[in-house]
Parts: sequence; structure tokens; C-alpha cells
Amino acid sequence: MEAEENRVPGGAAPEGYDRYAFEPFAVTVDLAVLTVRAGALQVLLVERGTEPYAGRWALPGGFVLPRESAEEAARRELAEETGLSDLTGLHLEQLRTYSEPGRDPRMRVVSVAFAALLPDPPEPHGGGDAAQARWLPFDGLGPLAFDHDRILADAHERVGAKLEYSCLATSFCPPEFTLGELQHVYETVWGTALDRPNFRRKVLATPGFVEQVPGAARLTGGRGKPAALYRAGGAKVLHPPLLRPTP
Amino acid sequence: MEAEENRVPGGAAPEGYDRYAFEPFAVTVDLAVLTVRAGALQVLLVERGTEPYAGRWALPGGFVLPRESAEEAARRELAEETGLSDLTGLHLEQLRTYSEPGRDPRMRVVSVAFAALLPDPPEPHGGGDAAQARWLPFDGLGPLAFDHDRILADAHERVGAKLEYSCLATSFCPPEFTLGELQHVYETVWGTALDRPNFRRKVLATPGFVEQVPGAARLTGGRGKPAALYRAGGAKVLHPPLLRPTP
DNA sequence: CCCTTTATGGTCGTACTGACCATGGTCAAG
DNA sequence: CTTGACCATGGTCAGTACGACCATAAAGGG
Repeated sequence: MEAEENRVPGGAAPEGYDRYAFEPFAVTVDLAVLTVRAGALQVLLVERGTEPYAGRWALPGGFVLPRESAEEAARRELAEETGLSDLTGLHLEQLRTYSEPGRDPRMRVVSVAFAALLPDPPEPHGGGDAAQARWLPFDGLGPLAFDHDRILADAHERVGAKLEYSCLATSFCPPEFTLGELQHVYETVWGTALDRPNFRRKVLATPGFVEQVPGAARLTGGRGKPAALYRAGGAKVLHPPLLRPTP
Repeated sequence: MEAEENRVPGGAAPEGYDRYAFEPFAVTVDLAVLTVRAGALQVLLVERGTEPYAGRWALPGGFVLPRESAEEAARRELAEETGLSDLTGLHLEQLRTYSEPGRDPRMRVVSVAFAALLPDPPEPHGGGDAAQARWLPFDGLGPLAFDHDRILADAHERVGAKLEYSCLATSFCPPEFTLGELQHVYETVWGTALDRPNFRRKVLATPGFVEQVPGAARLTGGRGKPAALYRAGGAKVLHPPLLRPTP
């Protein structure tokens, strides 16, 4: 039900809305942007310059503008923070909305959180307004600003779970990748080692997960036998799923 | 990032917030309340009495109050709509947030949608303010108000997916239930028939999914052999999952 | 030339699943 | 009372998937 009830006096009613009073909220987006770099899971963070939490790292984000959806706001903010222009193929997944009254000490802010996955990202050049944007390793992060620790933990959990039953892992990889790189995505996000032949068997047995680039091969940094290159296939779901090893 | 940027002139800045301008949004919750009644999946809907969409069915919901979270608002609204007082054990799951600018023609409304599951629910007595609240079968619903068709479809998809890898199905059942009733939940939500012995084997082989009530048995409406009664166990996840049959 | 490293291919036993068949208890109709 | 419908329960059997290996191939470094 939308704007149906009249319980909240004190809000400003927009034109034509004299029957309905409502409480205004600020609506923002927060972005948990993950990538696999240098063999580790990394997160895009910005350093806060103002109170509260001045000097702390925080997730990038910002206000939702009057004429855009939260998804559009998330893409806009991400483009501004990273300086990337082409985010069309980017996987952006809505995590959940955080609405606890005290989460921002200054005012009532409802924040729609998104998880985004980037392959081989550029170093952010602190694009527009953010004080400083950097990639930082996921492990060993100090406490973040606001409730961003929890948002980031939720993003990690969600991405880890989606790797099990979707073909999402290719979003972490460049357009052409080796099966070793794809396996490394799983191992990095899950924090567990996988058996290489078994992983290979599973991936190749799933129709549409990956398709081989004919004739191409790449050396994985010069060591070992050259690996065949693959592209992401058309499939979106993994059936049956690729479950995390149970410890 | 919270309330960090100054891009939106025209919003009212609360006290102490002169540095930050923001656009106020109305924030509501929408509830997709599902149950299994009379052998069919049913949804709790309210009939709208005012424009827009007067006379259409809509999901119950309402404004988030200034001092409550979206989860608290959802529980409060649900209690008001159904007249139920004890919703402590109720499974409430945040679906996602719908924020497209045109989804409410009157004003900018951002809605946090929840899916709720009720076992054997009472007939709602149109409790507080809602014009009329009723359980309606999920199949064959005419178009709902606003974007509630999509929210309901998302809720159905989410619940169906969660049945696969969680013990959520017991939330549809009364405190004590037969395995036939539990299987019926799966069949109703998924819309597929399941093999009874195989379902039974799978459920009993999962530790903590259900535990038998000693000595108790119930006739399933008088026909057939009496079935043993079970309670929900302590487990929350299903490992390995109980996958939908692939058609 | 040997060793390390990585990719790729295969085997084998176990666990799980889907498709059955069989039995037993209860009710209702004949 | 008998019979059949109906449902719960128990079991079999084969195909599949998966984990734990072993083996081979191709590259680079000492």
C-alpha cells in the first residue's frame, strides 16, 4: 500500500497530497564493490573527511536523486568513484535496505545497499567529490564508518552464496580468462582451496557456463603449461549448484 | 556514504544539517504475506478504496514511522492487518527495495518489500484502517495496484528458491505437522508434484530439519493411514539442498 | 638435464537422487 | 464383513555427481 495512511503528522505534504502526511527520509545507496586483485579479495573504499567517522574508511555511495531509481543512483555513484565510463555489463545486485533509526547519528537515512563485482579494476582516481578512494584488501579491515562493516559482511556472504548456484563468477573475470583464474575467484571469495581437476570437470560439465575461445592460450604469468582461454557462456544459473566444501 | 554530498537543492535540511541538502522521500513497507490454505498458495491482499487504483487489490503495507526500522514497520503493519498479536516466531524476510520514480503516480515513494510466511492463518478482520483484507489464491490474480504484481512475483520466486536450501518450509506449517503436510508446502509453492518416499527420505536424512513428536499421530482428514507428527528442528539450512525437479 | 609449476585427462568409491515396487493401517462404500 | 480407495511408510536399484586421488603434458628456471 502506498501513501495510504495518515499516522505521521509533522511531515511536509507535497502538492496535491493534503490527505496524506508522511515523514521524509533521506534515501541513499551504499556500494560494496568487490574485486579479485593480487590474489586477494579487495573492496573499494573511500576515506571520510568529515565527522562523523572522520578518517575512517566507508563504502562509496550517495543520495538517490529525485528522478532516478536506486539502481541508477548506484551506477552513477560507481562511475563517479571509479572513473569508469562503461559500466553497462557490470553486475549490480541489490543486497538489502538498512533502515535502523540510529545508523546515521545525524539524521534518518535509509540506505539501499548494492554489491558490485569488477574484473581487473583500475586504480580509482578519487574522481568527483570523494576525498580518497582506494582498493583495500577485504581481510584485516579495521572498523568502517556507520554500519558499513555489516553491509560489507552481508555483501561477502551474498556473493559467496551466489557463486554456488549462479554463473556470477565470470563477472569477476576479464572477458577472456583461464579456468585457473575462474577457480581462483571461487577460492578467494570462499577462502577455501578447491581441487583443480574436479573444479574443471564441474565447470565444463555445466552447459553454457563457459565456452572455449578457439585456438587461444595464455601463459599464466610465465610459469607452467599454457592454459586455454574461455569466455562467459549464456547460462545464468548453475544446475546442479557448485557447493562450498563443508568443513 | 551517508549524507555526504550536496547535489540536490530543494530539499529541506533538518536542524544542524545546513551543509547537506537532500531530497525527501516517503518510505513505506509492502508485505507479500503467503500461506498455504485449502491446498493452494494464498496471498493476503487489501482492497483499495481510493485513487489511484481504487477497487484494485494491493499488498498490505504502510509508512515507516520516524523511530522504527523497516522490519519493525513491517511487523506492526502485519499485526494491524491480520489482527494477530503474536508474530514473534514469524518469518519475515526482506525481499528488496523498489524505488523506480514512477511507481506511485502521486509522489516519490520508496518501498521496502518483505515476504512473510504464515501457517494456518485466521481470516483477517480488516483490523485497523484497511478497507478490506482477504486471503486470495495466488494463481489467477488479476492485475494488482502499483507494481505489486512484480513484488508478488519476486516474493514467490524468492520463497521458492529458499525452500531449496533452507528449512523455511516449516514456517508454513503449524507447530506440529505431518510429512505429508510439509511436502504439500513444497508442492504448492513450486507447483510441481514430488515423489513421496523420496521426499520423506530426504527430509529425515537431514539432521535437524524435523524431529518426531513421540507417540503422536494425526489423521489427515480421516482418509488413509494416520501419519506421525513432527516439529521443526533446530537446523536452518539444508545441506545438501532439496532442488526443484528440472522440467 | 632435472625440477618446479601449471594445465589437462583419467580412475575409483561413495553419496545422493529419481524412479520405481511393496506393505500396512484407516475409512467408506458395497 | 469385504473390498477398494487412500495415504503413510519402508525398501530396491540404477544413474549421476562428487571427493579424493593418480598420471601425463607443456612450459620455465636452475
